[in-house]
Amino acid sequence: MSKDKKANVVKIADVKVACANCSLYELCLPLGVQDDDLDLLESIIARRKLAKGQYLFRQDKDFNAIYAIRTGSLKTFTLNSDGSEQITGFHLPGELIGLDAISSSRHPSNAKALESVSYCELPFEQLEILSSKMPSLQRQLLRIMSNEIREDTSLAILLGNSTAEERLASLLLSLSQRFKHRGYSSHQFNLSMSRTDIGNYLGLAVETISRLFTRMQDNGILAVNGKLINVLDMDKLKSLTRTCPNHRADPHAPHSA
Amino acid sequence: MSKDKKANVVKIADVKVACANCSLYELCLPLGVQDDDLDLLESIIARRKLAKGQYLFRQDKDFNAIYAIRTGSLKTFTLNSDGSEQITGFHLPGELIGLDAISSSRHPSNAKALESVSYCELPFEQLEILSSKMPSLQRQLLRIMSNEIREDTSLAILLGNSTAEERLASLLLSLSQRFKHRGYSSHQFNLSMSRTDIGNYLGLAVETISRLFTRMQDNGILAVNGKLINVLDMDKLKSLTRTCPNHRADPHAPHSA
DNA sequence: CGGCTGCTTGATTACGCTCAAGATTAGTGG
DNA sequence: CCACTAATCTTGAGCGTAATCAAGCAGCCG
Repeated sequence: MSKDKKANVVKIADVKVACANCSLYELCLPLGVQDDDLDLLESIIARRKLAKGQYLFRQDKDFNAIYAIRTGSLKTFTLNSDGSEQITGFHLPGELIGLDAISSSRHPSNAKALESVSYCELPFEQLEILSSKMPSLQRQLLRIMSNEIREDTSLAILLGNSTAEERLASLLLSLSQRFKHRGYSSHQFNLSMSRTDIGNYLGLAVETISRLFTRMQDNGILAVNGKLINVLDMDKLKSLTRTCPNHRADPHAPHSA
Repeated sequence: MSKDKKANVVKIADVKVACANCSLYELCLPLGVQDDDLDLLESIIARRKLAKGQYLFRQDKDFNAIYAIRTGSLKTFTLNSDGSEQITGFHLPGELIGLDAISSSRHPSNAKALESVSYCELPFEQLEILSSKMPSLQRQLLRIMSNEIREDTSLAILLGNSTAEERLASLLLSLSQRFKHRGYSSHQFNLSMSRTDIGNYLGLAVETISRLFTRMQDNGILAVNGKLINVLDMDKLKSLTRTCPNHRADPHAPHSA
């Protein structure tokens, strides 16, 4: 059915990684790590690239590293017994993926590039050793994992208790806010995933997604043009999500305050 | 609406905690920690108790510690803007709760005892310090958090894509297996939570839960007597959860003869 | 005993799935 | 560049699952 393209990972020439200069520093793992330690951390990081459709890792394969996305986006999904996909997340720059594999030392899911992707690879064994030596790194790793627990719980609440419209509104709002945090427009953005992917992720039929986009457009909330989304009335969009407290409401809040 | 009982935490006389002798050792945080280090770990642990209905922690309150359940069970839940509960989990002995609070240093949820509970309190700051000194502790903490991410993701899949019957069957099977791991019967157990709680957690109406129990009893899968559940046909119960693939394929009766 | 909370059962309604077909876009090669 | 195919997206019609509304029953405690 689906072609098994080799995950033809390209290693970029060993350029200095320069977390310190990375625009995603605030969202990423090194946050809070001091200069000297940052050099040490960077020494274990490898920068790589994926083309659209390639896999970052595959289900049931050995877990060796976690990954920080630099550019592009991916979807993670599991395979059902009948071979169909079940999408578990969409992932944007600055986000860490592969954390769910630590407990079993195998990846419970697949990660596939929705477009061209560049990422940082962080070998986990070395990361563990480093984090015992760097309290700030250890703390940030725990924070990120804790945050993911919170988000996954919120997603479960959303999928368990919301209508189709609330689910899609929540996803759009989540994407909007995540784009904003990354310095992009929160009002206009491109969906890198298909309608089918969205429906799969939200537990809805493709037809429902399509009808919802039409309805939201008719209601003056969105202007939809294929994958390009314009949020015309952000307040109205937010009001559609109100039933549900905090699905990624504050994606990367947890900097101390 | 709900009584605001004071979380009247009782501190037990400072008995030796003795993780090494605890029947839950295999499930709990100290797993893998060596003798000498275990003493150190135990030195920061406090053992406490809750009566039914009391809170272990409350939403929006400062996060200071994570908690390991020794006996009894709790539910965790968030409060919606209208004051209604949204249950996010049921928790059994050996499980760690409070991990979702690390990222923001505040508890995003409430934890309330469903029956008498005894638990271990692990002050987080001290735990962090200890875990930099004990690789096995650090590793186990990461493993437990990673596992929780995996489980929360699974829950989201379940709630997004399953029928009412599949959801309840999955919960019952989960409880059954968790009881088994703890040395209790997997075939006969008491539900410590109400039907309302179950429905709330699974995103279903109370009436649906009630009807499902009746149906599963009629089908010879369960014997239900109030809160006491007897699993008469474990295979049939499992088969109700297998139907996981994307969408219902068979429009006609999922009843087995 | 009355009042309260939790559980069960019935009747009706609606949201979103399924099936079906058409429209639009994307990808490929002559 | 256009022709052709495949994939994705949109729209419509009918129906099933589970929610809602409503009532009755059981258990618990003052």
